[in-house]
Amino acid sequence: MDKDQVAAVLMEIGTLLELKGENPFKTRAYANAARTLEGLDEPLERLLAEDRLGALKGIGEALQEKITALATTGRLPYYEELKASIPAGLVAMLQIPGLGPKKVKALWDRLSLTTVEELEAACLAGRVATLDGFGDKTQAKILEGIAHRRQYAARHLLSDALAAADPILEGLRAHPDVIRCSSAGSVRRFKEVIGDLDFVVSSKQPAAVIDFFTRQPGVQSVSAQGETKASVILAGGLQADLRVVSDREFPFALAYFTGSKEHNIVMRQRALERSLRLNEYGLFRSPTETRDPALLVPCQTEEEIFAALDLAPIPPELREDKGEFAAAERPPLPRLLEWSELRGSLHNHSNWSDGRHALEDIATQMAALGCAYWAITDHSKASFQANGLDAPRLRRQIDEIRALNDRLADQGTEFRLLTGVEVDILKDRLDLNDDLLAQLEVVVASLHVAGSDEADNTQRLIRAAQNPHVHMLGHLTGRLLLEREPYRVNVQAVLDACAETGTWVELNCNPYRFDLDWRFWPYAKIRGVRCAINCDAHRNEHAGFLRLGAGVARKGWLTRADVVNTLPWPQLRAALAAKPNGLRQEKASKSRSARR
DNA sequence: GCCGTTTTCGGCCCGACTGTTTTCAGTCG
Repeated sequence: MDKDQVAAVLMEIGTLLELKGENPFKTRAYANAARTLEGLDEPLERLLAEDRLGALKGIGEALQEKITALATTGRLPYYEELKASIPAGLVAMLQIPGLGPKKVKALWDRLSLTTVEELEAACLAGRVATLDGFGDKTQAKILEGIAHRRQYAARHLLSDALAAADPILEGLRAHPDVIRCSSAGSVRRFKEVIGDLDFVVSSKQPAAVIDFFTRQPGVQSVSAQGETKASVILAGGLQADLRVVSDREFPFALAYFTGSKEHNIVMRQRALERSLRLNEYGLFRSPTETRDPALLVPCQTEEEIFAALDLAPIPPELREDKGEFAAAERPPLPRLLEWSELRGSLHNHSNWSDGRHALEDIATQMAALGCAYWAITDHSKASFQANGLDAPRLRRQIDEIRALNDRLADQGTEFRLLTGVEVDILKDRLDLNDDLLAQLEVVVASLHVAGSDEADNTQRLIRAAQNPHVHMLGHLTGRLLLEREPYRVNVQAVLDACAETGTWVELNCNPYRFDLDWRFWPYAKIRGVRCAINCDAHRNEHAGFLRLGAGVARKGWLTRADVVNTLPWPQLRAALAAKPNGLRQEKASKSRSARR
């Protein structure tokens, strides 16, 4: 086993021990050791060979033995026995919000519940609410959590969908009988959560293409296979639909299957207003149902379809019937952001808190990727679970980053790491003092523990925006797609406060977040609130999230000018410096006018 | 389970929220 696999086993042991009611410090020791292994910047094998495992902080005699056994033999009897002694369903119960190890153990001990299904039945029978420490609200919350999980089971993250779609598209593109092909549907529109994959292909040999599609690697089952379309279920439960049309029909089918439904309704309506009929087979000079080629308005591309309906080309991301028609009637449409215009990310973590990589590794990697800068914004101390930094550690980190930047400059590298922090927004203050925040190049303020009161949550975010040293608010609503609903927040009120204070708002491009949601960005843009597209990277691989974030930003109508991390460093530096200076000047002028 | 110029036992452990309580346990990030 490599270090990641060993770490996963140690993490699971920690969870299982929690379910057994073990000493919390013991269970934490396993979690700590797992994190230490994950953060290693050399192979576990070498560490073992040189007998240096015990030198790692948090790994004593017992853990050394267990790690060695796992690394060398791939097995650990202690783990296997532990796993066998606890029903697997209990671990699944832990996924339900509000249920932790203590409550799950109580359900197991006192009601003998071992699966989510049994738990649901017990809740419906009212048996859970009768237990000490449980009540009606807890019981209702458990039922809600179970229903949520079920509802989400058929939905997938955009990132997973893209990862599944890319190889399929490549295969189709390379097929000799395929003339043109594209993904369609919500993936092409860059929706954050999708139901299934759609592909449109043009070909003179539909049967051959459909046969190829249903036999590709990764197909688990074929749910439909006809002369023009096929549906398959991929590993992971994702459904993929293929539609094969003639090349003449291709642009119409592509537009039709890209949608959205709402967008298509308006398109068809526009056709009718011009005595035309639009469907997936073409645009016809007849207001009644037809597929007659003699009546076809020939279009080689989607652009030509839009033109035939007196519209500028509408990028797929905007096809939601949320203002794209009004804009396309009065061209030009805004030139949307391109991901290659991003020059770095302003919210990222290192192994000083809960990130994986060391500062130097991050700098090397991001410079190699062609970034101009990369901010290190580790957690602050209140995020204890993430090994958040207190003031002395943060000061040390600032010194290290400065020294590292000096070395990079000596080597003639233009790239630089930026000093920063992701400071927790606590109930009535920020987790670090202003004088320390003032020393940082990038300050991201994030709410990690919100309450149930919307006004209170909103006020906390507004106060954070009003702090002269806070450059931007991180993942504003705290949602985790398919896992957790957003905090109750009046987003417009927070955006208004950001507009007034010159505070930026993050578009967190972790595929579980995409927060702030694309639906809010047009309002932010009208108010003049600028966007920072941030990876919130915890590993170097997460740099790839920038590409996803750019797609979501396009969906929010954002252009290069709306996004601060398209700026070269000198301009970004000036923009970062502008906030505290601007607010200080405003304060000074206010107090002057107050004196008058 | 780890750690130790408090050295072999006792401490390790932020801050906030919810719900079940009537002073706090459990959960979460």
